[in-house]
Amino acid sequence: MARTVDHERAAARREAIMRAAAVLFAERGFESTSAAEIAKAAGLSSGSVFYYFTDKRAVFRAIFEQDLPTARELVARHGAGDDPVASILAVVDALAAETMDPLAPGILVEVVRQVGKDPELAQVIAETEAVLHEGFAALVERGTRTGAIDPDLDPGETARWIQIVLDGAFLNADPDHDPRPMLRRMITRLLSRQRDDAGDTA
Amino acid sequence: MARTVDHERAAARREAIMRAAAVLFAERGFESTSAAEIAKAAGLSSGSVFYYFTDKRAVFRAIFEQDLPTARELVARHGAGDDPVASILAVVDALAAETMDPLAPGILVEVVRQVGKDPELAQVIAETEAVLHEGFAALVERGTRTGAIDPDLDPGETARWIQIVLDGAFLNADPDHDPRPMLRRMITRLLSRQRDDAGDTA
DNA sequence: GTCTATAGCTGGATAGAC
DNA sequence: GTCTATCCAGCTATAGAC
Repeated sequence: MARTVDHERAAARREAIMRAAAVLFAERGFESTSAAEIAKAAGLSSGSVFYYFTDKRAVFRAIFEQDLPTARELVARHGAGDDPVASILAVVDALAAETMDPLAPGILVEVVRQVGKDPELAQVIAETEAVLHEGFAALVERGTRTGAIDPDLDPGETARWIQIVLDGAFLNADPDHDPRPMLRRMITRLLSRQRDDAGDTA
Repeated sequence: MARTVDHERAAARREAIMRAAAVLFAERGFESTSAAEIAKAAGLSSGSVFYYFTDKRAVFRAIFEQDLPTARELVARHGAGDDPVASILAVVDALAAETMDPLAPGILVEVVRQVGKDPELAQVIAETEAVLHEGFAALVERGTRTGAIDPDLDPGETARWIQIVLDGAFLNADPDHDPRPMLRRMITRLLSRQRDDAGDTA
């Protein structure tokens, strides 16, 4: 039993470091927060960070490794409904909920920055994005076949644009303002068939 | 005349530093590019950067001070047409054109990051954003009165969402892919009055 | 396992030569 | 005005005490 306790304890400390680091990275940025600051915020000493993680980068990566299972679960849960538009909106709503976190813009910006510098992080992020992309694209494709969604839309590109709009919402996140109503309006209308079509799809 | 030449020369060097710095900041980030690297890329020596600019931050700020007059001019040029929707799309098109620059995501991300750290930069960015916001809001307001735009839309919030979608497009900019057709589709439909309205406006 | 101390390095900003 | 040389601060990562 002693071993289990130790493992739990170790896992708890790793978590504490990750949580503290996430806040600091979002507020000050990756390069501007030192390992010592993370350790202090987590209630540990500077050297301990490097006992639990090989690198400062590894701390950053660990924060986002949690998102992959969450994304998979979300896509699985809403992938099977019989109203593709409603399913897409449900996934968007769930993702946009995190927008209310005041740290959202800082974290997003830092991810984009670090993805260009850390190939291993890029891999982690790419997988999560791919899961979401495939989930959206499958729903769009289904909608175009049932006639609920404009058949002129390319499922892949449309899925990408749903993610683009979500990115914009995250970047401009404001805890005092719920973006979901406007997101729903934009996406509903993006998907709908309509007589007076302006702009092309390609 | 000698003085004029010197002034021109000095202005040219300032520009050279700004140009070189913009590329490096976008590619590697603000904190990861040293003053020495900027100087080298601009064909000058390390100390010179601090002759032309008080700070490394000042170099960064200078890059974005150029955008304010550009934004004013853009808004002024399209503010007076008799088709508000077309004017909005024209402004969006003009802004989105810069999306084709491979440095766009890097620059955007770096601005967001640094705005939180440098109040003077925040001021510069806020002014440019405000000019654009007011331009869009005035056009939306006019459109709601003429009936070209859904009167249920709040001009301020709608303007903000046009900027949010643009941010998303910038963040996901890809030199091989023109975002303008899809941007036009999204914004046209966001603005249009429509019978089968889902989501609320507030 | 976790802390303290520190080695080793990098980079912003300056001082003084030219 | 511009360059070279350099000072000093601050950071990552490690080594070794406990």
